[in-house]
Amino acid sequence: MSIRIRRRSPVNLVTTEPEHCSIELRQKILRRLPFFSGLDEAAIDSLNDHFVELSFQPGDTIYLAGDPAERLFVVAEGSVKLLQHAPEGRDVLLDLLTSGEFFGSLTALGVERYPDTAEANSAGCALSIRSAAFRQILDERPGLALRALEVVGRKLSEANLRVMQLSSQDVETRVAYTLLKLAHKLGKPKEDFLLIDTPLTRTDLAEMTAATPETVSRVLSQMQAEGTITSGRQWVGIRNLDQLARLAGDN
Amino acid sequence: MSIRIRRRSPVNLVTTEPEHCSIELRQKILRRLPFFSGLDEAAIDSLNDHFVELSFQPGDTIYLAGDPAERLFVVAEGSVKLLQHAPEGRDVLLDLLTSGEFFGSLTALGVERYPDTAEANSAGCALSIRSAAFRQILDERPGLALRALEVVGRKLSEANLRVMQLSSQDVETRVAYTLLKLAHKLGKPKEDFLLIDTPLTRTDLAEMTAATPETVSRVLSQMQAEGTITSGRQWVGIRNLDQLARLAGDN
DNA sequence: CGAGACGTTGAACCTATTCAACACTGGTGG
DNA sequence: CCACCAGTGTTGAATAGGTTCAACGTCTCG
Repeated sequence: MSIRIRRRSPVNLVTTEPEHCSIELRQKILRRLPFFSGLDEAAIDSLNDHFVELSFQPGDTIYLAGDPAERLFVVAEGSVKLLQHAPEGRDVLLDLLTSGEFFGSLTALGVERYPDTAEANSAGCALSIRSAAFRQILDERPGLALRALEVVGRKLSEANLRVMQLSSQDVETRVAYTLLKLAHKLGKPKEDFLLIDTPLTRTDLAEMTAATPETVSRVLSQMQAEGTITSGRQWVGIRNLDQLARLAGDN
Repeated sequence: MSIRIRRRSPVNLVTTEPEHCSIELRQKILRRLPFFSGLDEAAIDSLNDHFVELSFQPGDTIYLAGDPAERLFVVAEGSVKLLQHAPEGRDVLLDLLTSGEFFGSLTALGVERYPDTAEANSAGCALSIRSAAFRQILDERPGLALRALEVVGRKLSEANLRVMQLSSQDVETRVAYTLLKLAHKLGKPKEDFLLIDTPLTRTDLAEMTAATPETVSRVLSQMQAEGTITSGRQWVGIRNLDQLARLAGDN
């Protein structure tokens, strides 16, 4: 009955070349961060000196939950999974980070160990700075500490929203909401749909929505049949954003 | 079969008298906050001038989700529920705050509206300060902003842990963990058990663990039969902390 | 004492999981 | 270049954990 279309993945899975994290990119990333907006060129340059770069391939572990929280990272290129290991078996995917987002010891400035694990989801690179050096920079520039507080505060609100969703909404609603958020963050317009431009398996979606890959598959099949989305191996595209928002309950 | 014991509630439900939030208490609270430790008397006094007090009775709404985030609060006496309204029906209890804990616009310094609702859980009082005034204090004292960052970072870790639990642990484990946390925070030694010293209904526990009051009741009955806890109307006492920790999976 | 909130327990039901079989995709090596 | 195979995705059927609905018991306060 269903017609097979789009056999080739529209997501670019080609390995990013090492020179992607060039000096130019580094400065562009730092300057573009809302975090550092308002700083002059000289300040950015001096900040830049504190950062070192790190290239990664899909599946690489950047750090493990429980490791000493020695560094703070900013995604420059590609995407990074932030996950929490469940005592028994299945992992939980807390967040999928893209260019410009912080991870590592920002949320853990007072803590000595990372509370979660960071793993590369695609090829790419990140900039990183020692926790102590970042802390010193925050100490010197009170404005930056307030910005950091806002960033972490927003993450906290998101986490609380997610607790609410897990407590009271069904899988379809949670999957729809997750797709909506991802589309907003990683959406790339294609001919006739909005592609979520990162490798994304059913298992990834399951770990983000507290479901099983099988249930996610069923939900996506349903959405595809209704014309809300289109999907394939490791990718999802949105055909009808309004309908998706409706399924997500508009929160 | 089961013998009825302890018919009278061991939790003190008597209304706190208004004079509880006296000047002396206010200064004691502010000085005791890890947040302000290291500040001298004069600094505390000047801080004190910015705070106003607010007495509340059980069930009072302190602010509603969606209200303009104009103030930041510190619990002085009693306990405060932080909750999130689910679109359909049932609320989610995000946190139960006690003396010394912040709520209000700390997590929302960059946001103009409260993301959650605060409601008094017992009689008591809180100190509050205007968001703008607090922001200015943080601007003047970089050290305080870092402390605030640590506080919010810890809340974020807790929220992420909760997401993990909701994703992969059963109700009994979540209830056990919640009781353990509450016992740690509000535990008051009685003759032969550790009382969680705040009014706590089955519905409260249900809203904290993403379950129904009926299921919580069944779980507690089970724990009581095993001798792990003892409980009554609006209260729970821990008889065997080690066993409870085992049920909670030790996280 | 009576009313209403809180708590308990049972039984039917339902959503999502689990287990299982099978299909498709894309990369690897013979 | 093609065959193979591991990873990924789909679908069905049985199962289980928790919810829902309902009835009843119990405590507290006015």
